[in-house]
Amino acid sequence: MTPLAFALLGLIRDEPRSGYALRKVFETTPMGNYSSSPGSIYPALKNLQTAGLIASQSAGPRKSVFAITPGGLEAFVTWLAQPVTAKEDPNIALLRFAFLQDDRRQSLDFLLSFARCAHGKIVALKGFLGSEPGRSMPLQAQLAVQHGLRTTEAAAEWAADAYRQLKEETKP
Amino acid sequence: MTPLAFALLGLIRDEPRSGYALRKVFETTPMGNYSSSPGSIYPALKNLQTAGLIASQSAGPRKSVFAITPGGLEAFVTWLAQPVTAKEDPNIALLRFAFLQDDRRQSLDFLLSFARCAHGKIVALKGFLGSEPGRSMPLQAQLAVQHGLRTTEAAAEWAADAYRQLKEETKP
DNA sequence: CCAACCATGTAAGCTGTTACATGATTGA
DNA sequence: TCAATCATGTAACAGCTTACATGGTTGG
Repeated sequence: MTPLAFALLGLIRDEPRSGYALRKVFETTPMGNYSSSPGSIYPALKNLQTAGLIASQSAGPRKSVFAITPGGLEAFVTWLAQPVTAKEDPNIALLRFAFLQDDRRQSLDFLLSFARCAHGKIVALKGFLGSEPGRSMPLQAQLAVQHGLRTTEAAAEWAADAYRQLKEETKP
Repeated sequence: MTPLAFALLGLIRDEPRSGYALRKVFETTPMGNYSSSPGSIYPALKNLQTAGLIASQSAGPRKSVFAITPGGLEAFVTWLAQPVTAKEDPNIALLRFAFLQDDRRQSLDFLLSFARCAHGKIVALKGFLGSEPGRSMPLQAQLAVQHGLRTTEAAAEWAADAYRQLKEETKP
């Protein structure tokens, strides 16, 4: 199961969709980091179908709409519950977060773990910049590391803000 | 030529290195987003060698060190001069920037383009959040887009700061 | 009527991942 | 001496990209 497969599964969980509709999502929304080319979407959908995670209902002459199956839903919620780790691409973790809708507890836990990973990365980058190999790099290389530092700091701040926002959500 | 191939080429340009030394760079520095597994490094090095962009000098019994060739240097500087575009993965653009050492003019141009792309992305994300599809998303999905917004804003600020820093560099 | 878009698929090729495999050297 | 690290490679497999291919529908 690739990230693309889970992205498709999540979109189909939200509502049944055709392959073309899924491609449009990747073309017109910030989920655009994912493929959208027919050569990636249709084979991925076929895999999901073969694995029994989605089922196609034909809707019209040459159209078919996919819906998630009970097994697919189970696989999806298991994936959603996956812990955030430092090794994982943050964008994939974020993909999980975007699909976490009902469970507020899980969302809050996610944000805490996400922030912890971000802080770990910040420490590592600062450590590298202060160390001998870091100090002796050309300025541009140091600035590139600074970029990673700044964006990771922004990610940590985002997590903290999102945590507050989610916590307050239903209070007043 | 994949990003990995250019990363290898750049590291070898800076100083001749063995395959193992290159792997260590990916394992121990913030360049860790790239492979480091033997199954990716050694085939990539072989490709570069076949293309005549690097040449191996045997150094010891079962060691070999790679150095960049004139053709390799030409290919590399051509790649370095590639303009920053919105479609490109910013991390790949950043990889180019990290290897831009001598040319201060090119570095400043890069940062301007980079900032322009970031601002474009910011506008797009804000537009999406304000639009109907954006407003009707679940809160977590909106927050995920906010993450992209915050980190992109941080990237834009970084570019502006780096520009100033590079400009001042040799002034006082 | 023609262009643009809807809608789905296949095939070649390249890359990277994982796992396996080998053997030398160094330090405890 | 034994483990860790140095050092290099191969092979199977899965995935994505690009390009090709087809045909229906809608709007100007």
